[in-house]
Amino acid sequence: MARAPILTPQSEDFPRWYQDLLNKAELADNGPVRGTMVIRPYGYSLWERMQAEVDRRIKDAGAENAYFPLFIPEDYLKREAEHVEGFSPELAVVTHAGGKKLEQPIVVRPTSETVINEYFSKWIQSYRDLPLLINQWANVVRWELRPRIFIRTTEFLWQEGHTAHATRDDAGAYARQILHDVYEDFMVNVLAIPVLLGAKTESERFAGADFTYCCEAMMKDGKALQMGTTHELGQNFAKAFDTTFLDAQGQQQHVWTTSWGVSTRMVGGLIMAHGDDEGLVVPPRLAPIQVVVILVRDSDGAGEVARRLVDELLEAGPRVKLDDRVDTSFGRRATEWELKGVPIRIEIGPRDLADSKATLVRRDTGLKETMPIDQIVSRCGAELEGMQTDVLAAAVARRDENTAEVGSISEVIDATEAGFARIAWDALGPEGEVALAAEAITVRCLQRGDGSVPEGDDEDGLVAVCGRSY
RNA sequence: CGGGCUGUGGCGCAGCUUGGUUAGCGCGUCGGUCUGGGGGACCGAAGGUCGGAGGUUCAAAUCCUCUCAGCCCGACCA
Repeated sequence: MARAPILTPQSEDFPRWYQDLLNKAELADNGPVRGTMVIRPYGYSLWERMQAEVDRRIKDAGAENAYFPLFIPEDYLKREAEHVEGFSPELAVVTHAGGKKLEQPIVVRPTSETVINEYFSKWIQSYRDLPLLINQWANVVRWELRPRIFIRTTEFLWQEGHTAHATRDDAGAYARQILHDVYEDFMVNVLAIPVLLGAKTESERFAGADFTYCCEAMMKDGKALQMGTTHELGQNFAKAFDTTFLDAQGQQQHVWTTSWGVSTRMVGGLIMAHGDDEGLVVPPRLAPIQVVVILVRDSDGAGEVARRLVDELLEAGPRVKLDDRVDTSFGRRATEWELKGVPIRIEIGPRDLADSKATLVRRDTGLKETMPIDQIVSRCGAELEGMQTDVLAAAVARRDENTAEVGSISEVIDATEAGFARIAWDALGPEGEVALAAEAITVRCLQRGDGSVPEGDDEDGLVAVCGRSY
């Protein structure tokens, strides 16, 4: 007799599967105000792991953390014409405070280029002050009409990096360095999500940027998710906020700035890139809990053996949790950890214990193996590494299978039913982009023919990667 | 902002067409007993201004009016 599925199967209704998983894996709830979310402890622990890994890479790239205010004077936003035009539809504006109407409205930051540039102007005097490399971890607000937990919410958490450089080349090089050394490295090697790196077309560019780079990933339903961006802001904000420096020749010049960010959207990407009908699949390097040891029943000394094993595992390195809630049925607990995507589950109970054995189950393959307890620790290490590799390989294969090389707009429309379509940018162009928009298809990014990242959108031989997106 | 729909214990729903005694069901929660290697079984219990206001009526979850909130589909975005 088939057990009723815990989650709506992905093939039946992907959005519903996602919603079911958020609930059953205790990741997040809707907040009381439409578009807001409550991130539950397990969901937040995923974010904390992402923060730790990204933060380390940001610091390796030389940037320092700081904090700027949530509230920004409204007129700051207005100083950069494209910036305010891009963001005004989704601004939350404070008009009353302290029981009075405010003389000047205050906006809740949708991003912090403006306020940060204001302070860059104070801090930067000379070429000796450059580059200035700042990052902040913060919440931002962009009023959303179509919210979706983690993917698109009115308030979300992110890091935003802001840097100022002496030359356009320095700024561009740094934007690309962050793209590769921080974002690509993290997404591929930790999240096990293969990302396409490229440039945004003019229509998809950040409001106020000269040039936008992005990381695009394919979800299991074939749709694209933008997982991160970096921007070359040129001198646009420097001019708006008069951020200047004295160069080595004694000339006043405007600085060249960049900004770059990744957000809690990555949690949604993680869920939709790896999750299956049994629940979440968390790659080991990210997993807040890498190994869960389930004490099936505390008799015949099983509890003692389980606790000793947990200590040995902890000593060997992995992040381990003991589940000794023996008053909850085994099946329920097994299901729970499967929903939460814990990479390895070890079951210890009187049955195997009689032969000094325990059972090890891998989340991605579902394979169960019974083995002597004294082999468990070393096997965990090997299986964690194996799963990290296998999960990435599966995601790469899935993406490649669902990416088509095409030559016409109608082929793009067909191919994006299943995934991505690659077409020569010369054959598509801004006109083709408009035609695709009517079909809810967008150019996710422009790449060079070999898949590398272009340094301008006017290079010859660029390829447009098209898809439907979140 | 235009079009379609829904508000009933914590969650998901039935009941409404054709008003009628104590408003049901599943899941969850709590207590107990037996269980225990894939969402356990049985027994018992708690928990409801039927979104709100007004109206019709002997009588309203049910009919009427107004109102509020939310959801889904069409123009923007990490």
